[in-house]
Amino acid sequence: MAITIKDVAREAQVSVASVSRALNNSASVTLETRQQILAVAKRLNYVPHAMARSLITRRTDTVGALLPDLFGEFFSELIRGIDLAARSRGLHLLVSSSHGNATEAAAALRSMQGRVDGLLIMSPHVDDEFLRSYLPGSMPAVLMNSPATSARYSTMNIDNYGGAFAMTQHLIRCGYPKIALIGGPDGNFDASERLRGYLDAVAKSGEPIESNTYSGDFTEESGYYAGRQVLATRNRPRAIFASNDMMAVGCLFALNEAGVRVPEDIALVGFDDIPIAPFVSPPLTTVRVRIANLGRSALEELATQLVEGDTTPSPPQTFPCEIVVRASCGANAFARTHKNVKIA
Amino acid sequence: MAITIKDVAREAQVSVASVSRALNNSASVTLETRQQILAVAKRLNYVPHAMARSLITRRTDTVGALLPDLFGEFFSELIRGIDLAARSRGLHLLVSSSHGNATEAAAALRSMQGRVDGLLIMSPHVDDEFLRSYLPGSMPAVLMNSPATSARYSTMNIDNYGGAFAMTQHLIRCGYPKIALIGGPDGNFDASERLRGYLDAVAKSGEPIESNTYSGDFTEESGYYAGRQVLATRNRPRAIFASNDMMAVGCLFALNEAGVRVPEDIALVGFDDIPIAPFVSPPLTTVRVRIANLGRSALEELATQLVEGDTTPSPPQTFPCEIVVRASCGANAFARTHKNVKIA
DNA sequence: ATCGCCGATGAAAACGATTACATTCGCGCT
DNA sequence: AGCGCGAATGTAATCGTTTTCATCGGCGAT
Repeated sequence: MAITIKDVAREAQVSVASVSRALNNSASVTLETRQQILAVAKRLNYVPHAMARSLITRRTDTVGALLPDLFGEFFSELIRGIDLAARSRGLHLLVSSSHGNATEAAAALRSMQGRVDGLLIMSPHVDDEFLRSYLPGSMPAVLMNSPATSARYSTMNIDNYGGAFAMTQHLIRCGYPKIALIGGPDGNFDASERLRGYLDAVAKSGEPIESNTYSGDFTEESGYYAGRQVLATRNRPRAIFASNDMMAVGCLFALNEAGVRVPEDIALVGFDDIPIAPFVSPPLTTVRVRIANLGRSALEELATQLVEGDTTPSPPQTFPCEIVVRASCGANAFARTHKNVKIA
Repeated sequence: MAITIKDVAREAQVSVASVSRALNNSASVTLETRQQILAVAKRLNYVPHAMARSLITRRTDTVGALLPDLFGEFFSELIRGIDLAARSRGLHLLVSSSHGNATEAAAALRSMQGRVDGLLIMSPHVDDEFLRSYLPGSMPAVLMNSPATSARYSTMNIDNYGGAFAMTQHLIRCGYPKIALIGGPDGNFDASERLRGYLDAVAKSGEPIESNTYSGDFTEESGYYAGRQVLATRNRPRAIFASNDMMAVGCLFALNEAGVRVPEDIALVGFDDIPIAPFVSPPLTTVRVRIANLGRSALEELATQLVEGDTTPSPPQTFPCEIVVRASCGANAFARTHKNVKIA
């Protein structure tokens, strides 16, 4: 049986109250007795029972992360950001990921009840309605990259719109008169924002840019097929903007296969800056997202709400993306003369 | 204030004991009263207070995962496997990752005390000595991919040795007379096992295979430099086995740069089957590791120990790897005629 | 009719901490 | 000397469950 506060109290010949006070250095305890108590606690290797403590303090010092079924690098980076920030705040991290639909997410939410002080939520299945019905009003939460716009919760989004806008602008400045976009899955928030950024950039360019879109679903395979479709068109675009890197890679495959040179014949860019982006050939120009930052900031916002007990959310925040220019857009030389553009 | 069991009891006009019994369908409760209670609980949207419950039951229904600073795909896959298995067992997952050294790991271990029923531990910094001093004897744990061999805990390892052995054998069968290895970081368990597999395969081949090793640290950059070193040697090897894919990619870079053709001039293979492996050119022959499986199995082993209350570990288990033959080893045709080899 | 048994239910202890409140004690002031 | 005050410490209530033990009531057997 583990040792309890009583054991420490007995051994130190004081009351449990004093032990508690000494350990939480609250209220007044003589320096002498405090040291005595700490010594005993250390000697006995006493660790306070977390559950018993949270029963009375009504705090668990734990935050929950509710995540969808994420892939690869994105997931790791997000968790890494959250985890590091949580640890530095003395918070624990309860993870529930891989939720494919709203029902699963709701179940996870429910089972986290009472185990966490607050929640970080990222889920395409979570909208205002969902939150209202499944999340108790008293539970602080921060939404990441969410379509929900509830005024009750802080939201932190990746600036998909801005990133896509900037990248499209970059392609336009490079002088490509016809630019195609390979879209993401229907109903995906990231995908629709990127599409919006692309369309706006084209519309606002003031130049007669031709645009058209091909459908994809963020998989490398769909990028491959989209690439073949592009090649099959009579009047080929001069540049292709794949709305994520995996599709860009698939598309690159299709272009290579057909003997089309990148960027000489067709320029190609992606979005995400996945780890392989620098290693495909030609190295892929893409949009970098600081995912770990998103996770860290979201946690910190939540932590702030927790300590202040103030759940009024700060205004929605968006995380800027940066354009990483490599060879695939055929514009290295050009980029050097422009700001807000990073050359890798 | 949240609803407690007392509220339900009052509303249903029974004692709290009956409510508890009805909800845990333990002991004997009339069908009638049980239904009555369940109805009330549902109506009030009652969720039992997890902390209060675990205070008395001495179970948290939570397992902790102690992980090192992992990168990309590996981390995600591992967590995915663990998470899914945990959810299907009704267990929660408390994650603490990104530990760079033993001190951090020890702190994390300590802070998890009392919040988890058991632990999944993967950490290069954790050895027998560490476990003995920081892990209470009563805490069930499963070690993943660990150098520790404590008889007290189950261990599950990736068969790095077997994978490297098989891959080396594959290269030998392809007829390459001189095969170089790019090693991983010093003291890294995976790296040393892979090295061992390579050396054994060469030694046991019965053929006069020339071997030599170059040093690396699992980063793409180190692969690049190793590649240049290889090229600088007088008597170049005919094949290079990079002990992970990132280094293989870096090495490929160096080879391309020098105009050396892969696999015609030098064959190149890696280890891990990271997501880009199929997309570099030529597509990389490598060793696939089923990481999610490792996570799932580890969790299930732990869960079994938890429900059975029996902490005697099952024998160490190793997770087989499979060779994925793509173009970079120059042996597609050959591989088709051999079993235990997967063609992608 | 009485007894004993058993199934259903309730009362209360227990889990291990925090904390409001009570107590004690020393000390300075009148 | 006695009084009051404040600092240090102790006592006990409390958090929300589970679970042991006691109670109650009905029913079959003698």
